[in-house]
Amino acid sequence: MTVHSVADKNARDPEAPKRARILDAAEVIFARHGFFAAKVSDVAKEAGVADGTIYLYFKNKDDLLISLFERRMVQLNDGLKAAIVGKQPREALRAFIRTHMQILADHPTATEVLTIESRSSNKFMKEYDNPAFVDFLRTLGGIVTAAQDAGEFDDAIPPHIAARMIFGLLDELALAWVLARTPSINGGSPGTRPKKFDIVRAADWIIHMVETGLVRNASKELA
Amino acid sequence: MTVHSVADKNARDPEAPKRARILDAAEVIFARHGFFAAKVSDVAKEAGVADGTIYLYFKNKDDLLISLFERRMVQLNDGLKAAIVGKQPREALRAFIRTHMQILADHPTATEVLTIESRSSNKFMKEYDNPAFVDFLRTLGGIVTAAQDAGEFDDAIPPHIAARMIFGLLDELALAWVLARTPSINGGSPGTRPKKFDIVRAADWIIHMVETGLVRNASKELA
Amino acid sequence: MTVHSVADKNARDPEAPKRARILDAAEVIFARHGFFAAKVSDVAKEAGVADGTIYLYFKNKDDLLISLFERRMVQLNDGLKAAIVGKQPREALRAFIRTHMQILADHPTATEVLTIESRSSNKFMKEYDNPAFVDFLRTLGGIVTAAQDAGEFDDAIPPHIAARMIFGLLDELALAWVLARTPSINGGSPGTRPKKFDIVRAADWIIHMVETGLVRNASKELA
Amino acid sequence: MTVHSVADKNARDPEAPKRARILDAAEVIFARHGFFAAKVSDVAKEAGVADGTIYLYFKNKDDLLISLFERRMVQLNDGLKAAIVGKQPREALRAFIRTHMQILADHPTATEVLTIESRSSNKFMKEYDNPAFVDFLRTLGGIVTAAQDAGEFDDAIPPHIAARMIFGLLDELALAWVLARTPSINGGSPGTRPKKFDIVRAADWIIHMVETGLVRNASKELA
DNA sequence: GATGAATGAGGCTTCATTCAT
DNA sequence: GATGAATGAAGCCTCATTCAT
Repeated sequence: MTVHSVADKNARDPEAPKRARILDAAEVIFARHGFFAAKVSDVAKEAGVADGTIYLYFKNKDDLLISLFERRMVQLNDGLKAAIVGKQPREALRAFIRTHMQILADHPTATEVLTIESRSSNKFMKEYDNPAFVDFLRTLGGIVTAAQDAGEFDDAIPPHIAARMIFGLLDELALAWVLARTPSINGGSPGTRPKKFDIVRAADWIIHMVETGLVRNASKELA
Repeated sequence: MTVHSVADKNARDPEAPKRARILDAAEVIFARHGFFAAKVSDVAKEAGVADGTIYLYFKNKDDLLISLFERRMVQLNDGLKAAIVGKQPREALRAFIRTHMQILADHPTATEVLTIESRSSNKFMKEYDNPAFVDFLRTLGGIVTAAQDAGEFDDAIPPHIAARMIFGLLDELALAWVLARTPSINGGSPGTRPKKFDIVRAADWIIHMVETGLVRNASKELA
Repeated sequence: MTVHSVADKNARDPEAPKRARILDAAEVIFARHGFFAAKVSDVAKEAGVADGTIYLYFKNKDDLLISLFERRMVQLNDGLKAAIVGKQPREALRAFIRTHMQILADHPTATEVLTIESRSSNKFMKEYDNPAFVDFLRTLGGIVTAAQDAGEFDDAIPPHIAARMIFGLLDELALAWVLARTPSINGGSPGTRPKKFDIVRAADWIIHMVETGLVRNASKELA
Repeated sequence: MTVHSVADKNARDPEAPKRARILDAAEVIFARHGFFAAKVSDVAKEAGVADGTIYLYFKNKDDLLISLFERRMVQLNDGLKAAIVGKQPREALRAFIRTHMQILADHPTATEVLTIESRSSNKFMKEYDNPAFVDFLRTLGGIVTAAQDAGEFDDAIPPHIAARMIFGLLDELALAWVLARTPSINGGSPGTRPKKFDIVRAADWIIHMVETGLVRNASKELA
């Protein structure tokens, strides 16, 4: 289920193609300081290249962030599509959710950047209209549509809304997970931090919510 | 249901207490440009005060953002608590969700800042540990707990996780709404923008998701 | 020998005339932070008056420093003139030096400001041409002239130069004394600080230097 | 006797190493306006570099001043040590004083900064404990000690105090010289300015004071 | 392609000073 | 006279980006 990722280990590997090494470095640095506080020169240092080299591969600092999103979203979409291929809607949705969480769990640094920085950047990402995210939502919406068409899901909620809701669930729990495991900048006081929760169990909670909601009912008892 | 808000109209009213006027102005400016791109001097101009005046009421630019969150979250919490008081869990949850969306709908500018900027700031808000957000989650979790205790909700999902999930639903649809209605900085191309959806109907979709999930089942038919 | 000074105790005494209280406060604050780093509002706080009140008594921040110099120099000159009146040149010079050091010893805070801040301010004090300092040098030069005229001092060094030299000796040892006793801003490490020396003994060293220099000679033995 | 100084001519020479050029520029600007009134951007302009370039070589504005002191003090110490090497104490002291004044005379701009700004900066230089000044005093104190040990100087004054006194003499006359020749900021009124005096003659006056003091005595006649 | 020294625009913040009360 | 909230000019410094080597 794990998505293989050499990229994560590129940051210090002088053999790795420069572009990938820079993106890996950016991920680490952006996760550490946040996009706005991060310095391009720190990314360069982490990547083991000169400051100027970054501009041979990326238009500017923003492009670094966008490219980073793009790369991870494509990876994510690929992983998700592979996970659902050939499955029935209901099972596909479960696989989608579990795989999503698993991929995040496998890439904590990437998740931190994706989760934390995505929104303020969304603003400008909306302008470029983020095709990878659109693809993500389309895939998810497709599953819902298929399930509705198959009569497995009721059609009270439009598929594209349902897709966004599911994304909201995935995203929020991912955020909670990221914040729970982040050592924080200044060491943080472990006592005040929310207890870690297993992001894989979180997938099952999401599945539960998505499938049957919170209300106890007779049919659930029978299931 | 609407929460009355003089605050939103303070920005240009010289009678309004300075602090509130500055916060209102900051909301507008941060919504317009994003926190990082926004200039303190623009906030001052919008508030109709001198640059230095801002520093009589706020420690620095960050404090402006934090204070702004705090104020809105307190308002939100107050509105939500008032909405659920005396209600049974199930009805309380519905009221919570509808009121939440209604309050956001009444304060689009605030919602924009809250929704978009909250995360990157969360990073440092986590350090101050955002008591208002904790309060929000506690209230919501309390409803879920009560519903579980009353046997109305099953207990497959821990209440604090359920609370976060519901927040994820609310937050994501709010984000979608905000992005759909945002005129964007550079005019934007209306064609590429997702069609507006009614945030109040969104509340009902969320209620549907939260209560019964997506799966069609017999008991739902009877309800 | 001690110069009586109510002024030193004015800073917190609400009965003391405002102007004096402000000057006392300025002395304390300027000594603590240095003139440039000191804030007018801190002076006001120390003096127990409002910021604006300072501008009722002083033209601006510079005027505060200049007035403070002026007051202390007048005091000093008064003390010195009283100490030498009626004395023969040789004895007058001794009294001048001892009294000078004694007055400084009695007003450590004032000495700190006078000694440390005088120069960078000299620059602008030169423009107003600092009559009190001119008076100081004239008095001192007068003693030397008298001594030369009386044949007690040789005339190898012009009196006004000799006066400046003596001032240099007084000033430098005062500076050494001030720095040795200053607890420094950040507590300082006592170990690294030069050992305190008695500023009154310093007066005798200066007298020795001024009268006979450093070279051992026969006539000194006889003295 | 003159200490050769290319540095003084660096300010506009694009070939000169940047760091030296910046220091030269800082010297000029600080001498012109005083440290606090001087603007970093003026230093940059004078040095013919961009504002930001200064921060490639210096931590901040303070570091500029400290580095400037350090460089000049090291130069001065080097010149002084070269001047006294191999000399008997008495002659060494004369060489020390004459060389000191000669070096100052050769670097009027540096002297202006050193003399005027040293004190208010001393405050923070004391914290870093100014090793170059300590070195200066040690060299001077060493001469006095040697002279005392040789029986040429009496030992009424501790060598380290004597050293400070001599510095006081040198410093005060240097200050008088600087102020006399300063064109002042706003043109100044030549009439009120003390008549120029030759700083080299001043050295001899200092020697006279240091060796035999002011008092006329028999042995002096014989010398 | 790679470098990294140099650039310079621009913003946060401070604080002396004012003036309506 | 006294106040102190408000002002707003001004400067230090950062850091994304460039370009000569």
